[in-house]
Formats: sequence, structure tokens, C-alpha cells
Amino acid sequence: MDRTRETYRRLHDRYGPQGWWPAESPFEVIVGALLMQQTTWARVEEAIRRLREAGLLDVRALAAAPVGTIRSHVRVAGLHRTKPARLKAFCRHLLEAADGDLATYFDRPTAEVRAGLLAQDGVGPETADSILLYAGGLPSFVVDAYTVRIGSRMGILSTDAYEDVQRIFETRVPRDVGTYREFHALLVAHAKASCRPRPRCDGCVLRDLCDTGRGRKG
DNA sequence: GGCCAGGTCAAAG
DNA sequence: CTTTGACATGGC
Repeated sequence: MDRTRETYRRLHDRYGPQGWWPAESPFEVIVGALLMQQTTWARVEEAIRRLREAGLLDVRALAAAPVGTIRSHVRVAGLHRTKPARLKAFCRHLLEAADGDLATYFDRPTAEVRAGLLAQDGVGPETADSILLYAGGLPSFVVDAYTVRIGSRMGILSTDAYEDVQRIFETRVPRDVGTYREFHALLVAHAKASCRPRPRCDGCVLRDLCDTGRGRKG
């Protein structure tokens, strides 16, 4: 049995299609990804709603807006000393790199786009991959704290290094954008539903796959 | 009141 | 190269 595929199958059976990323446009995915650090989706949603009301949910508008103005709208998402400036700087990057056209921006080899993303302030590997996968439609598996936690608990990871974990999942999951998108979303859904920091696997659909599920060696 | 959230970065060992 | 702390808001 392939543990990774079996995991995907069970999560999908249990939680159903997640339909990530919840956004109305690729640009909105990017804004959300940049704001979605150390906060909750509800706050990101609120911040995006405020930006939209202010007419700032647009690459040129954000690139031109004063950081203080952006800050007043996204404050609810936390880390307001860094996020607003990074958001603005990223929009300027999009204008500079592709005249603000996302189809053009993503129309290069994935590795090349990824390198460009990582060069931006506030864009680490997870944010870069989220943008590649959910905004660009490019196959780059997203690794987050939940991915590492669940993977470790299941004993399929021997490391927690980002690129290593990513490679492990990418070599076990079909290289398909739809599958990558669903898998990541399902891992988040599962973490929130029943895979807490403190191992408590009651009712967990992966229970028998987890080292903590039945004290199978551990 | 303390802990935490779909991270990232700079500083230090 | 690995570890640690700061960052900020708001809900439980």
C-alpha cells in the first residue's frame, strides 16, 4: 500500500472536495497568500473585503497606494508593520516583471517563477508555492506546519526540512495541479478537525496510519 | 490571561 | 547550517 495515496483517499472520502483556494481571481489569491501568515482565514477574508471596498484590490492600485493606507485596511490580519509594505512591494514586482499581467507572469518554467517569488520580501517557500499552485496553476506542492505534523505523525517523513518534505510528497502524488491543490487543502482540513498539536487521535480517519494512533512502536 | 494561527526574517551559536 | 525570537491581531 502507498501510505501517501491512501492518506489522500481517506481524507477525500472523509472531508470531501475542498475547492481551494477560495478567491475570485488569481490576484486575490496572491493578496490572500501574502496576508495569510500567522493568522486565520477569517481575518484575511476581512482584510480583503476592506481592500475591495476601498477599490484597492488591484495590482496597480496597491502598487500606487501609500503604505499607511494599505495598513489601515489590512491591520486586522496582524503583523501590520511588515505585511502592508510587502504587499505593495510585491505588486510593484508584478508590474515590473510582467506589467501586472499574471498570465504573462506565470508563463515561464515553474522553477524560474518560484525563484522570482522567493526573491521578494516576505515570500518564503510556503507562500511562494501557494502562489504558484493556487494563483498560477503550476504544480508545486505546498508544505505547511500541518503537512509536516501529519506526515511526521504518520511516520512517512524523516525530516522536517521544507524542500525535503515537498520532494517526498511530490514523488508520491501524481504531478497534477488539481490533486496538489486538493491534497494540501485536505491536510489543513484534517489538522483543524482532528489532528491537534497534542496527539489525540480519537475519531481520526488516519488513526491506524499514525504512530500515535495505537502506540504501534513509538 | 495564556496560547495559537495555513510564516518569514535576522541574529546568534 | 540549525536554532531562537520577534512580529501583531483577535478568538477561544
